[in-house]
Amino acid sequence: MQQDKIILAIVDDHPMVIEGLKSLLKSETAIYTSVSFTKGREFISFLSQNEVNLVFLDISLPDANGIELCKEIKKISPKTIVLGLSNQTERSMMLQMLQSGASGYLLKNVSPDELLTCIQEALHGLITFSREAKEIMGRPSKAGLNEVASVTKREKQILQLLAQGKTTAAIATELFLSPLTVDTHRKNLLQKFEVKNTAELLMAAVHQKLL
Amino acid sequence: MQQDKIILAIVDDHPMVIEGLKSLLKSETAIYTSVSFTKGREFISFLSQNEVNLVFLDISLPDANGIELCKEIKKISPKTIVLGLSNQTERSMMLQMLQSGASGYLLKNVSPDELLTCIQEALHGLITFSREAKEIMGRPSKAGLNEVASVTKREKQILQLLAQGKTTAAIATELFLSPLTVDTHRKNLLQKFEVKNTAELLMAAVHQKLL
DNA sequence: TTAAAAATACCTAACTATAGGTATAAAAAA
DNA sequence: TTTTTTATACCTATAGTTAGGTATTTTTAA
Repeated sequence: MQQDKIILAIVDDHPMVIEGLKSLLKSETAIYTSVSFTKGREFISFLSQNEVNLVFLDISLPDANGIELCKEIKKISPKTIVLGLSNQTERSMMLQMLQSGASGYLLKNVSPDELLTCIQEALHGLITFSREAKEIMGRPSKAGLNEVASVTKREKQILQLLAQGKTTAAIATELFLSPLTVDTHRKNLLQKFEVKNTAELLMAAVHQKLL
Repeated sequence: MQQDKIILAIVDDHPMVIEGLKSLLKSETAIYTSVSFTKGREFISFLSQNEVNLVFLDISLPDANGIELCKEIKKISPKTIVLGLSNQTERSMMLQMLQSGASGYLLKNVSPDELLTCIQEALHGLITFSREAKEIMGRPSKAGLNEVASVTKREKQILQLLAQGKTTAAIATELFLSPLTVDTHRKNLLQKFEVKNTAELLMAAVHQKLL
């Protein structure tokens, strides 16, 4: 193995992705040399006996959890730079990767230029993201930050009954309440979620995983 | 262009996937020649002026709906064989593709061998799937069986606007329709889903992954 | 090229929800 | 123990939805 070259590893269960990455790296073959793995475990055992400068880690492997794998990699070889690689556009997933020691995150729609830039940045000790990942990280995400409208026990109950298509009157009967009270709760829910009607309210509740 | 070669097109917004596929096809470069597109529209305009034997179509493109694109392709050039290509493991999605004229479906974790086999099968007029896609198609799936209320294009559109809390009047304005027409669509939706009101309707739609 | 499905539009009347309030008792927190 | 939040209940109007229909045109599929 040529000691002067930078060693990149690719861990992904999709041969197509592996080939794609390698192909995108072909122009820089003088600088980088690459190895690839379709199983997390295979990479781990390779890593314990070989040096790897940077690894592209697919976070959704069939045989292992990306987050755990990332932690393991950093434990075995803290010098190895990990870049998350996935189609998952969930901000929370990206954050979890970073928390587990990753130096960046690439979405699989990364362009060839971006890819090379990201590798450079990462190797220089910088945090790096592909364009779209940057955008996602940029928005603090309504679901994540802005404090899930806190719903009281009663309100949650009413939400559930609304989701079953029940009317104010039906809900009142079911909960032994005055219809007027149910109405008040509904009004409060609409205000809390800043929505105009029940339809929008339920969708908001779904997005906040309350239903 | 060499008339004797089989022309394969790749439509995918991920350059990495395009490169990966091309790379996997490299061994058969004597038989196949390939062109690639990152936008659905680009491929459509190419197709209207060139012959294409087979196209790998990513069903989740940012600029177009895979199902619609597939239909359009078969309309312009019925001889062109369409193979769905995606990470989506939803049986219903695969069925929709087949219904729209596709001859098969490959998941992106397809192995090099499978890929070549699938291309051969497809070119010989057979329906074909990658290994995992086959497995998914094999299980009739609980969600799939219990009759997913088939929703028309217009109805889906209206569902989406309802989910945004829009009223009949607002929807009518937005879609340049009579409010009475929107009302009819809403009534049909309520019937199809066998629900009492919009709240229940939206929840049903969510559970069927229409929203 | 038919037949079926989808999209369009209309009517009436009853029902339900929403917007604007106010107010008080009971739990929970501070 | 006081303050805040939650849960309860009410009033007046207006806005919007739903239940019963019928019917024509335009697309799509057989």
